[in-house]
Amino acid sequence: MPELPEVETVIREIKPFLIGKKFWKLEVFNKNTFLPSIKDFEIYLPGKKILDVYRRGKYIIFELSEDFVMVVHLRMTGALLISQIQRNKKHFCAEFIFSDAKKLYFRDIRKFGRIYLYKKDQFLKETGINKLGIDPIVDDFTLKNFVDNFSMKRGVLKKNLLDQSIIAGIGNIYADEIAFKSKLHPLSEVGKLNNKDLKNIFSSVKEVLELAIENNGSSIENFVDAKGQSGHNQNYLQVYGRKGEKCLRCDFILEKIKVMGRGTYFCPNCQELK
DNA sequence: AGTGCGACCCGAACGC
DNA sequence: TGCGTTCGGGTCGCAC
Repeated sequence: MPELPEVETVIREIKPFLIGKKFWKLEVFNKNTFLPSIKDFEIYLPGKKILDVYRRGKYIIFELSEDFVMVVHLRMTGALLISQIQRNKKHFCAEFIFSDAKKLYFRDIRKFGRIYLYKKDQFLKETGINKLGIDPIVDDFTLKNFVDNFSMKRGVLKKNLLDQSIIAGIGNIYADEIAFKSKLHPLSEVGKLNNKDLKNIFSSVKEVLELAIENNGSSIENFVDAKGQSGHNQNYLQVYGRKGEKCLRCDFILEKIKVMGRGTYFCPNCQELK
């Protein structure tokens, strides 16, 4: 599922393809994908030029001409595809056609993904981007920033790692990886963490996400990049999906529990419960 | 304000 | 083999 590294991977590929392109037509196969409504896209999108493409948390932001902004959130199974002509159009929700006849496809197996179109002064509020916390890659993510914010929180570690209003971009897979790397049990109470723990979490967030970006993301649950290719980071995951297998750090058998309704993988031996 | 859960959605995995 | 059931993910919105 696309988390920060997967979204970053997609952007790195679509950006050079898309900058300067002008929207011409839009073919829609799933109306629910579009907010506030499909009509807004029909009225405002044609003729708009793509000036910039960037990311905040898991959101992909297209800055358009005439102060419009289009935002894409891939949620679970969304994919933006730019490779040639797509023959198999199963699960396709939309097809953006540009003035040079090139196309951008949006495919989404579970149809959770959303595409928004708003004026520049509205999009932050309407998409929820204004509620996002610090982005560990594009923002000034310093130890002090992190500790000031994170140490004040209540509840268990994993819940707070998943909270997009604290750190933006971490999802279920990387939350487990970050807890493992920090040698902390995902159910550890944030209030009981000491300075060393916080420092470990801070550097783990950075290292886990940066490694995943280097590897073009993790291809679990259908993730493919904009050219339809898989990432490699699934081969580097330490705990996620490894229930019953040996811990790579201490040889103990890894376990799976539920935290906040999410499958959660951890080592009961070398991840300390605080 | 904070927490928790259902809704959205459908393929895969599982159970009988 | 074949059918029905459960699961899983991110985020919003709604109860408490």
